[in-house]
Amino acid sequence: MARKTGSSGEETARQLRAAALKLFSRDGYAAVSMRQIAREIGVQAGALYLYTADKQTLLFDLLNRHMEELLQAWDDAPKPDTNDPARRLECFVRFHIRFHLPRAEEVFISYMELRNLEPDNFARIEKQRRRYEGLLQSILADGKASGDFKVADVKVATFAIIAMLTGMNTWYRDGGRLSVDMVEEIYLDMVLAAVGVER
Amino acid sequence: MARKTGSSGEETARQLRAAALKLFSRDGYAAVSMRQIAREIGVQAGALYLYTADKQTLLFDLLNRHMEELLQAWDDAPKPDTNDPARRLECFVRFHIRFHLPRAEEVFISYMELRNLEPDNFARIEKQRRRYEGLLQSILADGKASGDFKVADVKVATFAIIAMLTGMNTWYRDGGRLSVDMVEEIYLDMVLAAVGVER
DNA sequence: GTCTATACGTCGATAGAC
DNA sequence: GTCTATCGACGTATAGAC
Repeated sequence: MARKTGSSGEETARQLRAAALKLFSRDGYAAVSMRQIAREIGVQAGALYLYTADKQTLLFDLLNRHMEELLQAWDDAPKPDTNDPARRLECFVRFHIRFHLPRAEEVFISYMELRNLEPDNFARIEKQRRRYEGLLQSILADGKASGDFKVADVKVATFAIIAMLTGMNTWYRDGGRLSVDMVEEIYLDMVLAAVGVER
Repeated sequence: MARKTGSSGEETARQLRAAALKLFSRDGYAAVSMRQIAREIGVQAGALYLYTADKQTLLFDLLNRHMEELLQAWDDAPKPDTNDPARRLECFVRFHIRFHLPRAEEVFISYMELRNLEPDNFARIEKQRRRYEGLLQSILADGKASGDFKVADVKVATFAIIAMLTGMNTWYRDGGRLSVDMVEEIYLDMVLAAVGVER
């Protein structure tokens, strides 16, 4: 039976992550105090340490969760039943946009707060990030080998496309001039063109 | 006559900016203390306030200098004596890469520390940034109007190209696999292809 | 599970000696 | 121009009451 009064541990833990995500993304990890986070969820600073070992672990958990969700979502995503590199690239681009666009805060801290991770934590997140980049890199390498893509350098193209796509999050706002679907088509066009696919 | 002993005000001011740039870019504005900066240049914390009103002004000066140098460098850069949009875009891309690649620290803090600027300072930097983006946007708009470029949305294409190019700074290292000239050609190819220019 | 109280360090910035 | 000393506030994290 769930308790009726007070707040359960699981719920408070969830609130803690939500508050940390919001404040870290708005003001930056280093500029946010544990007192602020506690105030945000209506508890005292000391109570936070029931749910996280320390501030650093709180940051790492946010980034680690985000990367694991990303990789898991890709594994679960439907894949085209063809080896055509252009179709596989299209699939990746659409996936990337649809996953990242509704997660502005997570994407933002995953990039901005890397430097505030302690070395061991940093290494673990970097490994996940490289795994994700490797997905795109494989598609580009296959497309280059088959002659479907015109790509001077696969590694640079990988960085360029990821940077281009992730840049969406710096300007896209819900309810703005463009819908998610429109953004998706625009970026897809540019990515395919950039690797030399005629449309 | 220049003084022989001690350090002059101008020289210390220069050292202060250099130390702040180094530490802010490495650890982040909020995580760096005035005492650390002072230690870096071999003075006491109190002495820094002879050269800057406060920590915030120090950050603003770094970003403001960077943006003014960028806009001035563009004004001074040689321009093609043609209205061909593809040639003008090529000129912009080459300029962007050559200006930004050797300024990794300045570029990094100009993006990462925007959120740590107070509202007035933020507005001033944003205005300069929009002026720079406007340069590319004009070229793309002209190229779309003339039919030289295939661009679905000029504003999105502007953001996409800037993001793609600035992404260089996250991976490029001096003495690495690729020279500046090679990077320049690779990115130029991708940008031209992305807007539908045949090469 | 959350509170108050607190230890102990560091912060930005200033005052005043030299 | 730089130093030492210092103010008052705030930081993370823990101890122990309830």
